[in-house]
Amino acid sequence: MTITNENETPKKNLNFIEQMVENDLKEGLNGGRIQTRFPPEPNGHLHIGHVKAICIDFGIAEKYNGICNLRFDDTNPVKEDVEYVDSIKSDIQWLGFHWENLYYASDYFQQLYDLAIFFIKEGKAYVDEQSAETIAQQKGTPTTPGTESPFRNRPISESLDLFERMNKGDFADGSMVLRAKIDMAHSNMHFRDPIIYRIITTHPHHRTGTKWKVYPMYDFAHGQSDYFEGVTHSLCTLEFEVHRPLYDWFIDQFVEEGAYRPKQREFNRLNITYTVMSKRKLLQLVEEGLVNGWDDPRMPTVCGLRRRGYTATSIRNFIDSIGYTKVEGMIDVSLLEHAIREDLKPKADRVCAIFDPIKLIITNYPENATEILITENNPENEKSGTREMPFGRELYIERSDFMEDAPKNFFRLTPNGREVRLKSAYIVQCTGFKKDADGNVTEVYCTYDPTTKSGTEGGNKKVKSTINWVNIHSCIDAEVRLYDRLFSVEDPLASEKDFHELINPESLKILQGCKVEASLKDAKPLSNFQFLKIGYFTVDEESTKDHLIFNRTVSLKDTWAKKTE
RNA sequence: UGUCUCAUGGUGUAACGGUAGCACUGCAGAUUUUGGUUCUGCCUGUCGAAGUUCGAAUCUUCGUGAGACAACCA
Repeated sequence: MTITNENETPKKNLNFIEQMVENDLKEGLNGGRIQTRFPPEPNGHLHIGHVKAICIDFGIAEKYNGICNLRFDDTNPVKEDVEYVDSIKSDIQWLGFHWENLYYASDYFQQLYDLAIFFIKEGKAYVDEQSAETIAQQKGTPTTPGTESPFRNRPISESLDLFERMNKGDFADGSMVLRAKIDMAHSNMHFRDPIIYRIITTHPHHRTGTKWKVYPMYDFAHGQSDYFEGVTHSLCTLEFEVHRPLYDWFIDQFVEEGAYRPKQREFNRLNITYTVMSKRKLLQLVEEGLVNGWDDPRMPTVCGLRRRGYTATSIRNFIDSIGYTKVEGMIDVSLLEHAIREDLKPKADRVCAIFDPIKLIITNYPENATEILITENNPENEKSGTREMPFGRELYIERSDFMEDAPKNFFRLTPNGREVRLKSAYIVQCTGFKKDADGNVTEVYCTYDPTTKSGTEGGNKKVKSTINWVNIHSCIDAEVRLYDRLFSVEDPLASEKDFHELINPESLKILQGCKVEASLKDAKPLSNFQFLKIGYFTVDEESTKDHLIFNRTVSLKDTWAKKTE
């Protein structure tokens, strides 16, 4: 998207990947063509770690006038499912990215098979009939060399015949594999005759059905697919760094020097405090019912974040702010929270919600009278306009906005008669309160000053605090789900304790009987609001007209709460 | 007793041999019809040791520390 203009000041602060791409461009690599791919395996839902990869894959293509394809890495039918294909596609679109072409590694099964045959004919691959355990044992360790398989030097014709019969279904799963013939003593474990094809007959493939009985392994499929497709820059996370030499080796075997070839480079994966990012752990959370599904708003999945109220923009801004390096670190979740607050600040209308209602009666206000007051939707955004709020003698206010015995620095309602403003309404003074038999305050009484109406000259009077209210007759009930960080420790994976003990017991608190202003009656799912003084909230997907449900996206910063801790 | 990779405030990230900057967090104060926002200020950093150089976060060497790699997963 960037247009290069000689008059423009040179771009600065490129990340190391952009620097590499610009350098490749300058050197005319691959004729100046830029092509990337986002290669998810359809075995789980996308999480925010994937978004980091998506942003660089699609971002590089966009920035350097290239293309980015979506390619499902569907080489293992045992684990994969169409369910995930659909959700991955829609998540990418929701994030605002567009792939040039939609491919599947399974599109290349024939080419990959033919290539395997080529490797066998070249004497660079052989069929091994040993068990998985034996092969693993012979692999050696990172510090000791492996030993060669007795099948390593069998005749090419024999391997060829066996491999073809493997694919006809003549042999059971696990009975034999095709291995590349490289070096069992290599210091890089991945070069110790890696398995490149295995037999899978027990699970039909979600796209090719039972056509194939052998499936390529990642190392043989990924780089070759990149090559078939014309990928120039194959970007992935750091754990694939040790695979890169093998990625290059395979391509060396059938591509001439100097010809086009894809290039793999690795960046740091995303870790965020108080959550986990591995698909295995996320799956465990779902399967054990520790959360309510992949889209539980506590999950770092794209669907979970969306349901939590995170916008695509905020997630992309967050990713943009953390950058790409080779340093494996841990991002403070407050950075993510900052991104959503920043995005919602001008977008989310301010509304009143009372979580723990207590009745406030304005004793000098006429009974049965109703008055329509005007309030701004968002002081941070003039274009957001105003709305009407019905005011009356009986209101609900937040229980915590009244204190019988208040410290000096408590600015809200107290029986001492401090003046307090009701948001967009009048200034009131507490005159008394009522308690039930258990000593709980049930009603608070106050008088109002009719000359202090907001928007009038008398309304300019300064008071120390403004509190929220809803009209007792027009407000509506709502359920509020207060979400917080899923884990109570910064790095759950690093803890010695059992995974289950690390879950934050307060990661979800459900509040019933909350009172929200009537304007929220028709709020649409996934729309964002700021509940004044409380936080940003979104309407849950399960919310209905008769049963409103709001999810807390993130709280507002609260220096008062900090002081009182 | 392997190979590869990495090392800048609490966290993340810049500085590409020439003044260590930015964001987040935290702490103060000002403003505020949100104890929010905004504004101002403050705290805190080049892993260590040699070397090259007029000059090193940057280049070299040696340490130290951290991570990845031994799935018929990707």
